[in-house]
Amino acid sequence: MKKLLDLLSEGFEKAFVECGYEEKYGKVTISNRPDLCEFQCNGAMAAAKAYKKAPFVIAGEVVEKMQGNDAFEEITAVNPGFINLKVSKSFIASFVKDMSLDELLGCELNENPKTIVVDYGGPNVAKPLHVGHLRPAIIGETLKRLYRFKGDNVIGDVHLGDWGMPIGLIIEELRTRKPELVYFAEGFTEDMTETEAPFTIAELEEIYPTASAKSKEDEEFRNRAEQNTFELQNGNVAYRALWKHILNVSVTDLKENYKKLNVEFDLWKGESDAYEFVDEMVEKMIADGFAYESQGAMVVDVSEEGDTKEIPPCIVKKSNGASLYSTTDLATLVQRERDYHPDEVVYVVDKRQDMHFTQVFRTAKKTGIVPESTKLTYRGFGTMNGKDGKPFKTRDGGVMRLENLIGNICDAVYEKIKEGREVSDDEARKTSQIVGLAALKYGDLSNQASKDYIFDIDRFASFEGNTGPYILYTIVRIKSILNKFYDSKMDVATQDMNKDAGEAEKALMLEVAKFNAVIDNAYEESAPHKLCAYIYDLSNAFNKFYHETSIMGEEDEIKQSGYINLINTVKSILETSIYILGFDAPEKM
RNA sequence: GUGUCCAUAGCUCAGCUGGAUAGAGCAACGGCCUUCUAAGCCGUGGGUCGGGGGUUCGAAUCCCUUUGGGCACACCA
Repeated sequence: MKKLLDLLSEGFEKAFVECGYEEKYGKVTISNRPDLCEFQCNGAMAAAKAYKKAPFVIAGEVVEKMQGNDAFEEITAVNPGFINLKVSKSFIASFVKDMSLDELLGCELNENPKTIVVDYGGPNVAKPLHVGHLRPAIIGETLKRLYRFKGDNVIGDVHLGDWGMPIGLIIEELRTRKPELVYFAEGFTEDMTETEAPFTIAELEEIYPTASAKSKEDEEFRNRAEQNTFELQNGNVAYRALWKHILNVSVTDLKENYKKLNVEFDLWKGESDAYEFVDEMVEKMIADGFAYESQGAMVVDVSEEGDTKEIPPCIVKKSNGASLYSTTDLATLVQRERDYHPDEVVYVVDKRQDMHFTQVFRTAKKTGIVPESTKLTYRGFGTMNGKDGKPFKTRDGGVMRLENLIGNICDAVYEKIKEGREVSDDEARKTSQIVGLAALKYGDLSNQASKDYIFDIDRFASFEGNTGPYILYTIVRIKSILNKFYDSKMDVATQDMNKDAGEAEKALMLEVAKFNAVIDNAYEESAPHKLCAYIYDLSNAFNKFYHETSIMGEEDEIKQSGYINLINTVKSILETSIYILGFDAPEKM
């Protein structure tokens, strides 16, 4: 479906042309003076400059031509040359009706769907998820859903950190604790990958920090761990078996935790999956003359004409011959190119890694790992800070586990539910899980992703204003009315919207009508916060309408069904939107 | 030091492809529940858009400059 603003612009563009001006001046925009009008066209002032004519005169000519256009109920030229507009009720009613009957609520799928790999998450195995994993998960999931909603073929990849030093450390710590394990016996060759792991996730989560601490003090321990890592990567069967166990135990746990966040990955690939591509990739870089030795390391120059600052070369092999961050990211691109030929790869990663991705992207393009046409996008997000403006920490200064954070916000929501409503503990607990997650996610997504933001649990739990719970509350209200309505009346006689809408009703229709434009804008800019801002406005418009209108009490059945059709559409939009944002609404709250 | 991002109400944030009187929410204060969930609605107060220049009929928005912050700057990820 066409967007409302485009439809409204069409008439004006024609009128501008008929008056002898360029079409582009006919652009209609949403009014920034809602007290004066609903929409406006400012083209006369821009045209005045180009045609050296008084803006008010141009506006007058265009308004003259527009008389009788039934999309508008008011078209007025105003000094110095604004054209103020109000759409006619029948026009907006029929537009909203068309939307309501459309499967995608007026949105259109991309004509040429893209294949997009979204790389988000990036947890390490053997380590629990912590607050630092929250933003990539939430933002990445939303972008994935948004792209998919527009028809793209989207592949979400968790991209595990599963191949580095941590594994070597864990193996070494295991050897210390459980030397009797068969994996440490001389000449171990059996394939143990299908057997049960010799540790639990709880143990694993404790083993890693211990080993990590040891490695800082005990050089021999560290050396052995490094050796383990080397052997693991070079085919030691026993270590491979242990690694596989670590991976299985971790991934099972990670999946559970991401599920709690309503985050689902299509791929559970990790750095280890890229490893097989590394040698060939680097050799080719050398053969093609891109990679060369510098200070013992293998590097690729990536500085370009026009850089405001010299970009250091991208290191593809450390001086000891080992791989590092850039290596696996590049090798992963090799794998993605082979498997998916993506049109775009989107990285949802902390914005501090800007430099790293600049280097990786340039290297990938320069060395031909991906074709020039492949879009490599880095969506760096800002830090989640505490109320003091510094990176979010637990009260004692530690890193907070993600499940604790979720637990805290759900508890806060639970308290709020209990004090405001008479509900059973059980039901309140269930509702608080749904609402808490919404509070958490909406709180994050309603901020511009690229900026830092302050995470304030009290604010999110307070339920007021521009928050997830407010959106959910609106949905619950609508559901409640609809349930009552469908209980009493079996079917809705008409699919029409009211053509003689009241003020609040028309305002709500105008808000509803923005949906497809908002989705496209959020999509183009990968900006979930714009979708949040919109559903907040829509909820406001609904609540105002709700307050002023007795829907169930309406005796005129045609009118009532108009109301029902309208709020049904509002509900669909809100539900579609929160689906994209990655949370759900309860039945009651 | 170099680069980069940011600075808008007491607090948290929108607005930034230039348009009329800069918007929300929270907090403060005042109204509205015999009527579909008051977790709501309506209203009041609150601002030299960090400072200074410039471009323009018109700047929070574009350009320059300055101040104050965050972050990054070759073998961690």
